Amino acid sequence: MRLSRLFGRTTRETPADAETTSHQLLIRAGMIAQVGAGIYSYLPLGWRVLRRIEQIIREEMDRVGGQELRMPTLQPFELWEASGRHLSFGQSLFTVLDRKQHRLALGPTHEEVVTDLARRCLQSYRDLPLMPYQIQTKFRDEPRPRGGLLRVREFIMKDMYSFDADEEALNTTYETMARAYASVYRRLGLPAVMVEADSGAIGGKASHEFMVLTSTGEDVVMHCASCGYAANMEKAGSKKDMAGEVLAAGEDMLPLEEVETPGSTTIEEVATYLKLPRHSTLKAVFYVADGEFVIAVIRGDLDVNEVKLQRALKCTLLRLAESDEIESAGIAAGFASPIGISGARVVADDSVPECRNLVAGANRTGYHYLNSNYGRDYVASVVADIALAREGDSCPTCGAPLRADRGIEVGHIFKLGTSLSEKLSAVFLDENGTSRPAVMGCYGIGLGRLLAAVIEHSHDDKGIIWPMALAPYHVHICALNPDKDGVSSCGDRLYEELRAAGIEVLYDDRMASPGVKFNDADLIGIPLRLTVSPRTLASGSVEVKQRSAKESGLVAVDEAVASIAAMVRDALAAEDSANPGV
RNA sequence: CGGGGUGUGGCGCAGCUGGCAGCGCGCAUGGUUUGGGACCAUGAGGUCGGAGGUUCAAAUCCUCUCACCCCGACCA
Repeated sequence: MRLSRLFGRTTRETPADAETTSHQLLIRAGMIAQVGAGIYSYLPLGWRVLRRIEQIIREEMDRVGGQELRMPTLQPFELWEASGRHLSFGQSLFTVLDRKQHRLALGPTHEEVVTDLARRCLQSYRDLPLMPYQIQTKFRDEPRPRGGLLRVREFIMKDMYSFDADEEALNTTYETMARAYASVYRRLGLPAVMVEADSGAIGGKASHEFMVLTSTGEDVVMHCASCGYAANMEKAGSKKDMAGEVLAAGEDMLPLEEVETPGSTTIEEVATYLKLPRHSTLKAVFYVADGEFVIAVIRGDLDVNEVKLQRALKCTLLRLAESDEIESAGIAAGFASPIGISGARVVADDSVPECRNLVAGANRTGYHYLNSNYGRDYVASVVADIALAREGDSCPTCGAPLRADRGIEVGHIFKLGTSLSEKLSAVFLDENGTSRPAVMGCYGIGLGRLLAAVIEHSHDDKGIIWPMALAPYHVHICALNPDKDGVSSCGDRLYEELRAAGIEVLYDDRMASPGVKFNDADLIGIPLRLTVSPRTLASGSVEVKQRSAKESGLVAVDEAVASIAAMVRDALAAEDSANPGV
């Protein structure tokens, strides 16, 4: 491609709207253009990179037995009602009305459609496992698109679905897919880590995310350097012992005693006023879960993880209660506890029952109880881990301190089980002739986000640094002073011969100063740069420079094509055999 | 949805105590240049996000509204 003809141009100035590095570089390099909030066009350079990513993913999916197909974006809303997920997706589901006022969803994901498809195609255990997948545009009405391609409302996703005969077979498929994902990230040069995750609106039994750790990430990963435990903060567990402190568990229960605590409405104030550590208090937080008032209690030094709480409650919608709702439940905000409160569901963190003699609200303004005890003074309908893990907490598996880092979610895989296949009757006959629902899994990768993550991970102050496997072109030729001394003719010849040798070339044939060309080359980030100028031609050579290297070298013009072709091959081979990133 | 911010030529911005719509980059033409974002000359390009209002006069003041960005809530 001649740069003089390329659609899309580079800019010197960083666009005002772009904050994250990948967003700035994608715009400045002329790879994408914004159309609206969370809506982007891919320009030719960006689209070429995206297609390379797509092809790598396709190869890895095919390698493990995936079968590419294509499902529609328009999905009958009834399918979503059948699965019940129109509720959990809520407003994130884009819907449209057709001319008959019939409601259709713009697919945010395709579990419903693919399960409906399996219902028609799947008959026997001999058909299993099935691993259909597609690479297709998805629509999600995100509350807040952000970070350029990091979170958008229309995006291209590879979504694979697996149908297996039983749990064990699903586990095997799941592990196969995890390895396939690892291969994808390795080939993209991305160091992704696999972490335990909450399965969110997709639902299901288990799920893992693949994270690229970087400060621009939206998610927080809790991980343990000692044993390798890693989980999304939404999911992460931690040991709730207090380092160096002896918990009150095991002590005798002392009698409940009301004490005056004027103006002490927060855990901090109560603990200070009573000269007790925060973990000797009981924290109560109020929620409304699917319309029902809920009291969540947790040890005072811990915070409630709402994702865990939502799972514990098995509810679809969870929000903090408004102050009037708290009042009408008969609760004195700041002095609250489940003690003596009836008509509200109570959820207790698993830290609570094992504690003794905690300070709890007396449900009377200005007063707290000493020596509250779970079981004697109140009980919960659910006891579960609903605590937010924090940096420095003890690892749930080995006890070493956990670290917290931000990460970009570049893939998410789920064990769905049979709930969806049961709802949509995706069943098969097993060896005994018994009808059974298929055991499902699903596996998603967002391509645009992957592209952004690669840039976040691989750039410098000049621009993008693509791996050879992803670069929009393999080689970038800069012809300096193209009107002088045969520069053009040499540049043209190299351009033609390299292309004839199967090398993809971006050829800067513009009439522009050397600085402009070099800066654009660095910005666009093609891994090999070939400079032709009167200076190099004086010695019968051209200059070769790697984008990732500081120094450059000279190659004789006659040997340039063979030399460059070898460098491209070597780079591709080296990237392909690089160490696994996961 | 809560909080903060921004909308003026393709991009980045100034103008905002009302009085001719500007600067830099980019773009076009001509000329001089050329190894890390050259220079000179000439030129094209703007319903100042939109609607309403105040005023002799509105980019500027007032009201409403829309869009976009950031933080949070939210989010396979």
